[in-house]
Amino acid sequence: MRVKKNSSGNISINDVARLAGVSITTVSRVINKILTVKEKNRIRVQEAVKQLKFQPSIFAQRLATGKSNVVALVIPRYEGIFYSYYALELIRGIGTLCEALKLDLLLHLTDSRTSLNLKGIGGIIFADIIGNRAQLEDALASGIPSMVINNYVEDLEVSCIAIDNIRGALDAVNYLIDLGHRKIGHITGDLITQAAAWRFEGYKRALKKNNIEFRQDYVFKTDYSRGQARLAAEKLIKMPQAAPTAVFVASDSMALEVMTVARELGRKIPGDLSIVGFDDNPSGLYGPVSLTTVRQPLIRMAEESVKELNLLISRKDKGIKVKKVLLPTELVIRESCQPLTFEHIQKQ
Amino acid sequence: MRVKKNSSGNISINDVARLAGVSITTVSRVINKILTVKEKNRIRVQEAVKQLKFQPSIFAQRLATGKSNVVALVIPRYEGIFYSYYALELIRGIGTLCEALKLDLLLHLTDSRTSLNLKGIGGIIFADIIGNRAQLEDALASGIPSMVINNYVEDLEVSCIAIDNIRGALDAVNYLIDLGHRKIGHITGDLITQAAAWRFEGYKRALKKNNIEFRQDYVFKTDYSRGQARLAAEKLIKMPQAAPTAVFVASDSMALEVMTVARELGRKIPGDLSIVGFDDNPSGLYGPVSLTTVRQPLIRMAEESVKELNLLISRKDKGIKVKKVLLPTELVIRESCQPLTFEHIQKQ
DNA sequence: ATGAAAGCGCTAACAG
DNA sequence: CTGTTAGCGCTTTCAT
Repeated sequence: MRVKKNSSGNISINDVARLAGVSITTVSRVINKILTVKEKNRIRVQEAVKQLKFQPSIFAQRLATGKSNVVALVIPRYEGIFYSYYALELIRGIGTLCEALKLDLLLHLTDSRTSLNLKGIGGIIFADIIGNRAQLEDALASGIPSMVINNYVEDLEVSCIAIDNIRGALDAVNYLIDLGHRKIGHITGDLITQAAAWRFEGYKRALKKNNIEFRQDYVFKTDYSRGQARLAAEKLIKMPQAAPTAVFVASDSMALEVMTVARELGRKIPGDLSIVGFDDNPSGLYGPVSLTTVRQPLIRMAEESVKELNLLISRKDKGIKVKKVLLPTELVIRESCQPLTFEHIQKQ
Repeated sequence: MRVKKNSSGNISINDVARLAGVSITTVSRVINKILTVKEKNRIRVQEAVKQLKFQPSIFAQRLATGKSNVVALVIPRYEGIFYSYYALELIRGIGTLCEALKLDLLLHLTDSRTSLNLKGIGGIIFADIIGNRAQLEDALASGIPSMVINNYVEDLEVSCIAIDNIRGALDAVNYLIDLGHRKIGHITGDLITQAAAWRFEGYKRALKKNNIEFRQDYVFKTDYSRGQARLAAEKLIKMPQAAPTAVFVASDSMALEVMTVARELGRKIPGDLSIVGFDDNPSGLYGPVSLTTVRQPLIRMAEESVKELNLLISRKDKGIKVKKVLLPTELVIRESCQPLTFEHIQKQ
């Protein structure tokens, strides 16, 4: 028989029970706030806990209950995701709420190859799906409560919360059209992301609705990086003929780069070129001309996802109520756009 | 006696043992790659595992072994930390290496009030210490292997890896001095962070070594945000008398803002004002004038910390070998600085 | 209201 | 080389 080396390290529920002069069951009841414990005993236990600095072993708890309050946040290890404002904001939102709800937040940076160890995980939040659909499908198959954020997954029975990127882009481009612009360029993000693809889609729809011809040469594809944004901006501005008088850029950080390039090339913002970004990144506020942009409720998306997942985890009946939500964006009008002027038309 | 509802959900080691026709111990041995298992049995077990899609319960494992491969990453929930390039880069580095070493990464965004639940945590990485020293001390007292990064903790018996911010700042300012500048300003980061404080210290030392008078009015304190950088830049550039001809800025994102402001105010970079930043943030590469900056090995710091912690965790003998390392920086000379010119002196 | 005892799934002595 | 068995620390019946 092994000797219990209790002296060595950890104090367990036994020690507390002994000190308080009750059974471990009673201690357990106090820990779990079960009300059927006599006041007197409860106090004795609480004091023993305090005195011994007892913290229950989460492993034992989880083994015994079969429940887990671990939330895994799966972030695709994809370069572009780290260029953006997006990732950090999401981590912050999710992290803060998990802390508040006493959920353990496990971070997984994965690529398409890694397969998640799902054992012992209470729920999963997928921060976008980029090349890791298989992981999502695994999770779903195993019955672990899952959520996808920043990607509206239509063809899978899974709850998701995403930004209405099409609508956001539509609003942005409509605004430009309302200002009189007809030659409107678009600098896309990385089109393997749904967000970028949908923003592009919104751009196209806005043109179509207003009977403006879509021109392939007005579209510049990037990977969201400032470097590619610069290249795109140079090409767009230097177009020999019929250069755009306005541009919708898929992210604020790229839009800022476009502004910089425009100034370097001697163009006035918004005089010569109107710009709308996307994100409402605080950086857009500074600079000589503040950036008109589409605000997306990232923090709200993050928080809602945790709340929803928490519900899914704690729901007893496994009634799989899939809920798909699209969060609205908001056009934030600042200084980087201007109505089409007569000069624009003359230059034509 | 309770009925084992094995049918319901999880397959356990028992099911595998039964299917393979061996004892659970043998299964356990195969799982843990203990070599004393006959080839034939090993294969049978492996097949059973595959067939049943068995994944061992980490909770049971940890409860049984008393070991945990969970690494907690504690990030102070401090606004400034999120302005910066820093946080994401660190998360990325640590996340990637944890994934590779099969460590579970638990993310904790804490403030000074939250007390960590240390139970069941194998090791802790503190990403800077800002108002949460008590948590560090708790962790140390409890004997959990801990590491601090981005903060050189001198007065505590704890391993740490930090950037040599003093040296980095010293190099930056020396470079400016070598170019002939004498009126050198400094825009600090948030001085409650050690990084910002040390950069400030490096600035002061460089002046002193070169017998240049330290002027309080050349120093502008910020919280690392672009907004405050803008304010600082405006004040610095508009100084009525003896405005600095060069400035050392505590972060690249602020340095970029300073550049923008300078241009708005009609100053040439580097003609009228030389600028050195800190971080080697890729954003500094774009823009009309690429930014001279101090590169800090963030990813390396992140990775080293995980490796070191992993060592601490797996070390049998609890010989507490505290190791404090300071990682060197590197001055990256690009285009934002210029020797002091005759014109500068004339304007005086 | 309380406690005894049977698990939760796994590991590690120990005996064979 | 393999199996038996006693825990790991906690929860949860089931009696009392």
